[in-house]
Amino acid sequence: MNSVKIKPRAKTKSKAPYHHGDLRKQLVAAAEEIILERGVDGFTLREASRRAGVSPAAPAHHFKDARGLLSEVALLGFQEFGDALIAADQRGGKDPQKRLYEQGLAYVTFALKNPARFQLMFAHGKCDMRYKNLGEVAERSFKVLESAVRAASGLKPADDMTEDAYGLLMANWSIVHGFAHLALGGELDTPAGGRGGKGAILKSFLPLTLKHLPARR
Amino acid sequence: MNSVKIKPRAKTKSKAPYHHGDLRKQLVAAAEEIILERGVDGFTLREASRRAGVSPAAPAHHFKDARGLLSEVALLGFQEFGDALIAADQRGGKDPQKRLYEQGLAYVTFALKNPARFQLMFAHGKCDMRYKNLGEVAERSFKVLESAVRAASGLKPADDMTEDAYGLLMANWSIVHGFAHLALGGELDTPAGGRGGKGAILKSFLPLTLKHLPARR
DNA sequence: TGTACATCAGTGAACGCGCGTTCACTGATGTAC
DNA sequence: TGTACATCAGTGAACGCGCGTTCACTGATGTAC
Repeated sequence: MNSVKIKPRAKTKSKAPYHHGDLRKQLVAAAEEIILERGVDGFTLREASRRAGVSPAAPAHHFKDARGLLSEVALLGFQEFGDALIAADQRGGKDPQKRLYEQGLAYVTFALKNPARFQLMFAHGKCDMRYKNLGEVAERSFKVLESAVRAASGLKPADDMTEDAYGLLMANWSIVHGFAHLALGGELDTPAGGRGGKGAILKSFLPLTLKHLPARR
Repeated sequence: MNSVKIKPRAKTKSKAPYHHGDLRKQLVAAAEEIILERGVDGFTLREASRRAGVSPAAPAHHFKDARGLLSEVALLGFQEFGDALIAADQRGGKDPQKRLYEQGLAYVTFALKNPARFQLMFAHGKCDMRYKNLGEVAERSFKVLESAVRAASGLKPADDMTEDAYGLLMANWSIVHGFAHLALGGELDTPAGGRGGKGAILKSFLPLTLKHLPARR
């Protein structure tokens, strides 16, 4: 690969300290890389260590175990995901329809731009929901959707959800979640979008689909 | 477990022939059981052998390898799935809207009643699409949806798909696929449907959601 | 109806593999005085 | 500014595990004559 003689384990920085100095972050990055290439179940702690250029025992100083590392990845994912949804929701202004549309756009965009994180976030049993504040942070994303649906259904914050509001909530969630899954699974590549990849899907197929985002009946 | 003395490996039938006689079917059943309990990636050929009461080498006489067994499960799944979609489509009669609704109902119902198969059918890289006629059979299911969407968009069988028709296709597919995924992942259990399980989801949440099935704009 | 023999469908031991985690260790860093 | 020492963040060898698959084998079945 690299035939030039350089100090061993010299990464982006030219210094090659004995102490890695950045291992925690690199393990997280490696985990995402692996999940992307091999799927959530293709992840192994040893492979992550290998990619970080470190012995298999090293991660133990940063994460309790393999599950801990995955939980950290999911936590970062949900933080960014929630932030993106909140920003999108605000872009929607006062129009509930617009809020839902912007959220849908953000939902799928996040999934296609962070496929590894997204896959992990919705994979069951792979993370420890009691890791740090993972549970709360995950819940936060859901609340953003619920809030816009309440507005779209004319409900006040204190009101109970109505059956109609639930229907709208599930329909909106289902459509964006389903689209994300189908797109990530390559299911949308065949019909006409073979060229262009994920970019084409985001730019052309997604808007065509979100045109049909459920509105109140 | 079973302290009564019975002939070893006596299964449902009282006879205990040396030759299993039903191993192929039992391996398929065991595979579905395992996937259901542990997820697609929790499947192992050894565990399937164990559950069928047979040595780890026995399956080789019926399936080329582990992938072969999974492919068979997926094939059976897609056959039943396609049949269900076609029957639903016909129940819809001449009304394209009704056809899409019935298909959606059938899609999710299949997923919740055959969670293991469904998970496997849409898991990537787990099956060999060249196994028997798996590819064609899978394609058949897709065609049923496309056909109803064409009708809903006023297209003749020979016409090219329009952008609008693609939007409708993807939106319909996304919403039922997303609902199925969320329901199977337990994501719809928390809000209000904790009690009743999958049955309640099918009876109460699904119709509320399918009310919002995308129609032509 | 009997018999020889091919074929089918099992057994169980063995292989090599990669995994997560543990262990005693050690080099580098940071801190108290 | 130096020095003693605790702590941190690595190493690398080893553990036991379950896996898929292969192997030579054998018991049961089916078929030809």
